[in-house]
Amino acid sequence: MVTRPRPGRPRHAPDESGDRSPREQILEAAAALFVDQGFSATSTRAIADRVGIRQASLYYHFAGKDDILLELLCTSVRPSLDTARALEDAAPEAALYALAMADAHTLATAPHNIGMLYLLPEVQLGRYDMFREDRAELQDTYARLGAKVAGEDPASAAAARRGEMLIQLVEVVIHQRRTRVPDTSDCHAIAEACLRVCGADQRTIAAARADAAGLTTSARV
Amino acid sequence: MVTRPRPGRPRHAPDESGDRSPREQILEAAAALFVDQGFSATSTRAIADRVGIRQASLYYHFAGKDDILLELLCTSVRPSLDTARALEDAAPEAALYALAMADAHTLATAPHNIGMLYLLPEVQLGRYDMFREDRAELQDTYARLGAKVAGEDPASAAAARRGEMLIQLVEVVIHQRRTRVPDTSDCHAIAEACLRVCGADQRTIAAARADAAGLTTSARV
DNA sequence: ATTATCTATAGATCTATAGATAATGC
DNA sequence: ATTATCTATAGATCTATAGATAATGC
Repeated sequence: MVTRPRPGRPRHAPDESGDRSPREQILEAAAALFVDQGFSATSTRAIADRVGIRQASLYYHFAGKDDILLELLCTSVRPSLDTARALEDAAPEAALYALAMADAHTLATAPHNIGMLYLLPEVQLGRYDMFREDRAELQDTYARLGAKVAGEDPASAAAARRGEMLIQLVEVVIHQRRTRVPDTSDCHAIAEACLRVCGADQRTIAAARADAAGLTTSARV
Repeated sequence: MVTRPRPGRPRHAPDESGDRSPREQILEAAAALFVDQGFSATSTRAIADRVGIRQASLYYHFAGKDDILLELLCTSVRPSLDTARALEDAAPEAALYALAMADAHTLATAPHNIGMLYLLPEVQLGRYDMFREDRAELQDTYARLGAKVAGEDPASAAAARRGEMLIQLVEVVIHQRRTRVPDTSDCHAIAEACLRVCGADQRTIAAARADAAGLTTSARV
């Protein structure tokens, strides 16, 4: 843990954080606090204290508290959206299983139960439109995959509703994390539930699970 | 809309609210604001303004802002819990369908999307333990019913997890309400999804739906 | 006398800006 | 010179309490 010399006035407390940039340190601290106290209940002073800098120093890195939240939100949906796009053309059963699995796993293992941020009432503000648009696109992907599995019109109201239900099922891990650490079997149970909601039978589900493993592996490479 | 004479100094703005007690008016106003801005972002002044009284006057009716939230939370789970207890001994498929239906319907039609309150980060505080215990009991009922439908051990980890998933599915109406008004067909779709997650087939679901209608009717009488 | 409000305010925040300062880099 | 911090603070809140006041009820 050598603190290499950097430009700028030194902090009042020495920086113990290895090589993470101040920006990253702020995002990490803010995430932890936003997740367990909420956005409005977290003061810029609390964030700064956790980082080990003075409250005013935050403003050198971010224009305001809401920019911090916006960045946390955006960086957390983006990867899901990329996964979703990559899977869209695979066999729908396997693709849905793989997507649910990947999203559940990400939510389960991300530092600080970051998915809680989606639930903050502040996220409804226009300020966060960009995030909500990305999230809506992810939900549409769930809806399209679900419709293919169920053999229904992807443009129907029923398909849209199923999209809502599928993403909602995946996000159960957010609530699970408040009382325990969700594991791989939780993620499989969720992916399986997603397929069931689309009317898949046990045999189809088993096949989807097997195929999904392949999809995710190749997606990783 | 006759304002009947009441004791106490008159409000600076006349009370237009029919016969609702000041307490009810405060709860209503707070619910609306908590739901769309969150708890910490809602000031006691904002609540008072919406009611049409001075900020300090709130403290005659409630010891503090958190007592208002606590009361909103408790009065909103209690009825679900009563329904759950009443249904526990019925045929599990019909009971689960009826419970999901009833809860979804309540969340869908309650004033001000009150279910949003469950998602507030502040609710994690010890202050709200009573509410969270009631909620946990409701979740357990979902778990027990789900286990019976699935034919599994109600004490297993899988059953507990299914309880989480079922209640999560029902609460999708909270998210739906942010973009549209969920209707009866949404509630049926949710109840159906709950049964599917427990492994029920189409025929079982149709029967449960028919039987659930009877259960709810008799529960109402 | 009791009730339900009001006015006024103390004391504790909280956000964001201005301007100084202590490093490195050239 | 540039960078990243610091100190200090203005101005705007926000919660909760103290004590006054204007009704009704007896």
